[in-house]
Amino acid sequence: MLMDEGIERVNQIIPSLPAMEARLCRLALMTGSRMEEGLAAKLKPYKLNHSEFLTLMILYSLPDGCSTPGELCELATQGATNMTRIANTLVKRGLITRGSSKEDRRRVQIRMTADGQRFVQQMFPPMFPHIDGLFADFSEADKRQLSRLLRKLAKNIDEINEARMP
Amino acid sequence: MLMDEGIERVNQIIPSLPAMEARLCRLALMTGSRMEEGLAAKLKPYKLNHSEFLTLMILYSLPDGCSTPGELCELATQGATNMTRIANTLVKRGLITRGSSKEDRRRVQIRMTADGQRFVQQMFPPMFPHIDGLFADFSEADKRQLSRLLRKLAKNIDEINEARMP
DNA sequence: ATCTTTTAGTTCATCAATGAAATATAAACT
DNA sequence: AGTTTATATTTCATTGATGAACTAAAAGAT
Repeated sequence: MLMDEGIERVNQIIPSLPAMEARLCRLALMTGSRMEEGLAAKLKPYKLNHSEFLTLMILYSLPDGCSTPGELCELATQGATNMTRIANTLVKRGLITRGSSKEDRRRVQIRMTADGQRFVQQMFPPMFPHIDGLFADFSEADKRQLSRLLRKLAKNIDEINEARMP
Repeated sequence: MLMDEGIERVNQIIPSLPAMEARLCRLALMTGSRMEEGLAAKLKPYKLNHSEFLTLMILYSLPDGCSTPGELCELATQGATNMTRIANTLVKRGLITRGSSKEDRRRVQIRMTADGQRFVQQMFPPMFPHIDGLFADFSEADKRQLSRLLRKLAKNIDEINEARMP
């Protein structure tokens, strides 16, 4: 792999580099961005991007198919600004509606429309072969291991990132 | 974890969902974007973004500290357009120079300046504790496993992505 | 030798995401 | 009641990345 040679050479100039860990960093970053690319390609025919798709799936997964921008921000780990844009485009496409709550009139009610539900049910299943394909040559043990290690890594990242901005 | 409940609920509505694999996808995507965030935060004080940092490190790792935009695009997996922007900003900061090649006058020679080398040598080592911290509670076996599984996943993604666009 | 095709790099227009500030409503305090 | 504080959302300006169209040089074809 190309990356390894590069890190190897840097390691020769800067021997204090934690080479194994640096490689894992690059690897996780690369894998992440390749996954993003692949997902984007899969979503393109439906004219959705990752955050719009994610928001739609979250809304679909909620028991009543109904939420608020603030809650969706948390669940999809998106900024409020971006959520406004997402909601705008999804409303424009008739997949969700925006209404104002009666109890707390600051709140905005976002709910999935019947069209939205049909849309998710149609566009999601065709992605399954692709999802399966990614792990086709993974044993069950491999999958469990990867899940465990990624969760561990994600936890560490979150702790470090939170330590920085409290 | 929040994600698991969501996938669990979707799985109840759409039982054909490959739940384990979908979870791994989400996990890889999340981990990737958290890594990006963390890296961006680390680079901010140096007013660099990921692609600029990567380009700089690649150039630093090359034996002669010298390359062309085209080669850098490949090594950093960046688009040509973006590489032009990257080179512009790095030239503006005096970290690299752009000159034209004499053999092939289409080609642009990009080379790291002495300032650029000093800059990398100063800004890179302080990132090591952070890099180490990410894997602090990983055993050596964990690291090897994660490396193996991520490479495997990355390979599968590339194969699938290339199959789509030949 | 000229005409066409290919390659390298850039410019321009656009999109997605973000931070800072603005607005609106509700809750808390005095 | 009136002011302050907190919460939810939107607007605006900026950044980073990308695709399409463009320019210049080299390679290949007739």
